[in-house]
Amino acid sequence: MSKGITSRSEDYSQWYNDLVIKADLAEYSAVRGCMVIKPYGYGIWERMQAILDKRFKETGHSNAYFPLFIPKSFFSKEASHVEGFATECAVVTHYRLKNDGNGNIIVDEDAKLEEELIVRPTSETIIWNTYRGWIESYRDLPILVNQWANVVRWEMRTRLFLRTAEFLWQEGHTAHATEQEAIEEAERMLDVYSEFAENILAVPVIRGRKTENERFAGALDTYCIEALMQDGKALQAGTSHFLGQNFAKAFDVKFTSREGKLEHVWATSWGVSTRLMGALVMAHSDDQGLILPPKLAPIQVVIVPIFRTEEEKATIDAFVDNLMAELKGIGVSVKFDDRDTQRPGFKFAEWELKGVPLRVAIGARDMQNGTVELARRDTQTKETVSQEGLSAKIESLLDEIQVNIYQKALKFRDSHITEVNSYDEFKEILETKGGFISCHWDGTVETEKRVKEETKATIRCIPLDNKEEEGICIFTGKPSAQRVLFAKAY
RNA sequence: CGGGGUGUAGCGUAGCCCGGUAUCGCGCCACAUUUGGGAUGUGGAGGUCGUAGGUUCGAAUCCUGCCACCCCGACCA
Repeated sequence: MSKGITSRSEDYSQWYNDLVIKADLAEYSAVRGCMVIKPYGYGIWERMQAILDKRFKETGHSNAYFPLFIPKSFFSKEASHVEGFATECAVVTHYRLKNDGNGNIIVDEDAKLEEELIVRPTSETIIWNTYRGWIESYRDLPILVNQWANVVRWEMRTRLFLRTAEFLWQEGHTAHATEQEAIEEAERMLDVYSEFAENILAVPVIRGRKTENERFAGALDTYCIEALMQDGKALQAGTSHFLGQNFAKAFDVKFTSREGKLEHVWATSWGVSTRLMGALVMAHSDDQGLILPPKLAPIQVVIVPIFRTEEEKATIDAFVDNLMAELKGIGVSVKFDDRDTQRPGFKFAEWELKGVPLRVAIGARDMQNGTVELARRDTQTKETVSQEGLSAKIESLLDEIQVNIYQKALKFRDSHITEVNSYDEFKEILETKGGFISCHWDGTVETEKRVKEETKATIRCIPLDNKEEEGICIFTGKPSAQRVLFAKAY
């Protein structure tokens, strides 16, 4: 591993890339557009999975698994859905290889599939085809199912975690008897996501609604959480869709209601992906590496011993054994880095790069004085503290760090929401400051598209807590009932 | 799929114009001294120069085809 990473201010993309690779999160693979998530990175993803999965269970959902392959015909059943995904699908056409006689393995043309299979870009179609057989009566509803899976979207340009050809995610797919219930479900899951982003990832998010133009293919309404990265670009961190009866109609999913009438069911779908890893990196990290919020960090505390002799090491070991037992007892995850293959300075730098929130360094000098050195990753500050009451001190410091990381990100985000009232001002802010731009918009797809063409900024969302405010569209001058948030986005 | 660029050790590179089997740094291995912020010294290992062909006594270097990757666009969780 080479020393240091590119500075954030020099080239943000390069900085991000360097960091993801050097912090041991992921790397590019032999397969174009696909990445390898390395054990350390996967450990962080597993923490996200565990916490989210618990929330899903608490809100009444169960996990299930549906096939990777989707018959092509399923796609044509929902018109806007196929339109949204058609241009980025991997397609399986054959089921056998053969030797061509010259030692080359080739596709056996005789083994052509009668109907091509699509590698799922999302699972609405295969799931709704399955739900048809599960639902007959209002007594079968609601169906609240989540799937942890991989999906494939054949993107032209990829970036580690933010956009890869294959990615890991969860997708929830629910079926309800009434429109109201489905809308409530979509909103509930948005709450789950925003609570997770803010309280666990320490990433402040804006909860909002997508415009028609940015809506999910096949949805009537798309809710989203939008986060702001340190370079002033927005990142969609999660979505929750109210699908109406579109998929129920396309896949003929009907139920007999309490009143004895045959009706189509109401649907939602919602998901977050490994993109959250990208959000985490870009929201908090600095030029020394990753900064992980304690509630998410797989390792919350790392202990680095400093010693010259075996006797010194033995004394430190005895103390650390004790400390680790205490910390584990209060639910703090801790690692004792007693490798004799690396020197302390190297370990300090390495764990900082990996974002471990708190470091305890302990040497012979400390053992004499009854102290340890505590170093915070978020503020890069060190203090020498007494060994007395150390675990309680660590516990409260971890809480403090969690809050501090969130507050820092929140302050940055809030100072990067700019209200503008003219198109000139809009372009000016977009180029110089970045971030979210709050302004009036006439509500038409056409205006949104033209602004995008001219500035690359899109409407990230219409915030759910928007206040009503009369105004005029900055682009067309037509009347507007509320402000929306524009930004350049990942 | 359009426009530009690059392929030399695990990574980053020099050499190419002007042909003679490859430079340097990081990393890796061994030993010694070290260990409170990314150690130092000495020694060592590691290469079909993207690939196929051509020119030549001789090709990383010149010529041709092919392949791969990167950047910019269009597309996107």
